[in-house]
Amino acid sequence: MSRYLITSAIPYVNGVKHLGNLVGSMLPADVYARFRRAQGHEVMYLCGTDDHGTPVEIASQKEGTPTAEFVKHWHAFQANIYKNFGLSFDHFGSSSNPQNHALTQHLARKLMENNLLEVRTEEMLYSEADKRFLPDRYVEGTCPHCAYDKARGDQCENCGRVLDPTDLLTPRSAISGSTALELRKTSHLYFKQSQLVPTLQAWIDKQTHWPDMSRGIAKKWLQEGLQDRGITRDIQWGVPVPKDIADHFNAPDLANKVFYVWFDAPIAYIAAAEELANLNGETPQGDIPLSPTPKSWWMPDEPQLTSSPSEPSPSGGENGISQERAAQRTSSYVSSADSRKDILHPEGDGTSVTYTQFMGKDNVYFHTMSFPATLFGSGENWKQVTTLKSFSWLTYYGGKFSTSQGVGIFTDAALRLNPLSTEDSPLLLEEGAPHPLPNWADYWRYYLMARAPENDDSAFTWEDFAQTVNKDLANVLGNFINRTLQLTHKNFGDTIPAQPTWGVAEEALVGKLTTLIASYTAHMGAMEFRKSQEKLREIWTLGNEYLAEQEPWKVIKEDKERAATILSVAIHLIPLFARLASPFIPESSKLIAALTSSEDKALPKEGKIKEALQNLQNKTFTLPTGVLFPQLSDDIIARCKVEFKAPPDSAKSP
RNA sequence: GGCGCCUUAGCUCAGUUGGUUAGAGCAGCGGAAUCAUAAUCCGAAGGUCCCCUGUUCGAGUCAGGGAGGCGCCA
Repeated sequence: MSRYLITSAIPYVNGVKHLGNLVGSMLPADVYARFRRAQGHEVMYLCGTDDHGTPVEIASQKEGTPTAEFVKHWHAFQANIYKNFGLSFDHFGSSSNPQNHALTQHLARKLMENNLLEVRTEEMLYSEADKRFLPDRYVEGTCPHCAYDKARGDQCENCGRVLDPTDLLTPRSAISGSTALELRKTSHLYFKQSQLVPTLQAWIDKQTHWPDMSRGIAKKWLQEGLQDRGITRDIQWGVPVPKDIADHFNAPDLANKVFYVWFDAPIAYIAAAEELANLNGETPQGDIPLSPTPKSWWMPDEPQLTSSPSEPSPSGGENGISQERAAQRTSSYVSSADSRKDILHPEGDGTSVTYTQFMGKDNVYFHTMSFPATLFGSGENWKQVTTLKSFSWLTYYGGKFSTSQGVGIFTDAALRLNPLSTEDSPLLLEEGAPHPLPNWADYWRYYLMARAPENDDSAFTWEDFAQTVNKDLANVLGNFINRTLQLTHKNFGDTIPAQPTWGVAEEALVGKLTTLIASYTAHMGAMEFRKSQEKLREIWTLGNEYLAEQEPWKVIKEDKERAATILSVAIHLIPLFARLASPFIPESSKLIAALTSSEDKALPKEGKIKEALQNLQNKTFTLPTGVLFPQLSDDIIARCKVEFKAPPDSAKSP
């Protein structure tokens, strides 16, 4: 048994996320967490909302809601959506909670003690009317490039260029509209990341098992040289810079500032574990604000600079290039279909932790450079990421999903979509209304994972969605279950028959299953989700293939014992299929497993497949009530395309 | 403008230190079957591997140049 720490990039708390956000981090992380749990490993899967920063402060002020209340509302709203998608967080935290404040301040102090912080004085716009400095988006004005008159201090939405507040022509306060702005000197904390470059370089060099995308981005940053970064901001909403740090630098104005949102956000992963521990009654001990259980995950007793998964050192390989190639070869060998090994932890020792992060590629910098720099810089033995799984973008018919322009599908609307709706009933259910399909979220989970942008951008289309779930879930899996149970019910009642004629065909089936399940497991372990899902489909097809070859509906007419054996074996496949599919379609798997008398939830172990096809004899089964996976009709898809504004010229439908 | 990733069948994607005839699923086509949700199973067909040049006995794979897409940085 191994210990798997898993985090998915924390979504910004402001509003509702779209499907692209879900498939790029939280959903694959959940699939992986469920897989590791099903293997019997110990898992800590953490996520939360990223609560701080200027956008939230502005949005709440515009709405006239206290920022903390605003954040609470959206945190709960998002948490509920993710729960309904079946995301199995061990805890879904909040970066604005006290636990994160304490940890962020603790780490900042450590950086200070290690002489990795410095104060720089810079000139910023100060608003007399608002009595405050105006960072980033608090300033609006005319873009110097395109003359757009509502450009923000961080970026011009019209021409897309990145700006500095002082670049704006005729700047004004976004709060009061006042143009009485002046440049004033103010102090900010800088994190001297550049001093940690050798440490980061040494660490990154060992991470040959990271996916190309993650490693490429990290290497590029190191090559270009890591800039020191300002880690404080002039807003009220955030983790306050503690007075002792302000005093240490003899810069009293620092005490009015907060840490930059990207400094405290990744620390919220750790804080989420602490929140959970506190809910369980644990409290911190010692000078680190961390209770014993989270400490066992985040500060396991192991050196971080040498903790990359051990790979057999390749023969030869004196220079860097050949070593790298050899390592790539090793890793692709291990992830190949033949492999029985799991590179990420061949033999768990029960104490060491494998830490996997999931994120969109835009977040890789923060997870490979700035967050590790914070942890290394503390001088404490914090757990560093073992491997990163980063994702490209899901597109909507090849175009961008856009929150601001409302393009694409938002997570709440996806869940409220009613695929059974007719012309007289609304396509979208009311908020909070129960869904007529208990496993509706699994349609999304299954399809999104089938199209997870693991290498390149991947396109969502309604036609593809319908085609995929109709074929795989409704026809191949759902219909297999139904036809098997119906035929058995008609001939043998509700008892799973015994298997008096178990023979060659069954042994062959066991052989095929064993091979495919090993391949499925290897791909899952390597986080190759599309490939593992392909294997899952092949496994399901084995069921239909077995029936097609054995033809129990014919055999029943002359040899009842043989027909009983065939149908019994086929019924045994049902809970096996459900267990294997459970990381992808957890709710459906529960429903399916409940049809037979199977209680085993763990993934079948290699060498135990035969047993899994025999151990339910003479137990009872029930027929599904209704259709497990109703198909998505052409009509529903046509209505979805209208409702969700699919591009009109994309109508090249199958 | 700099850098990174990407471009393979109608669609979505695999292609593991360069090595026979470039693979899979879906769609389409043909067949089998009729237990089942008209659901399944099998088969054949389908490609100028974005373009050009080079290295090599041999290039989808390596090098250089170009086109297009995405992203990060400036």
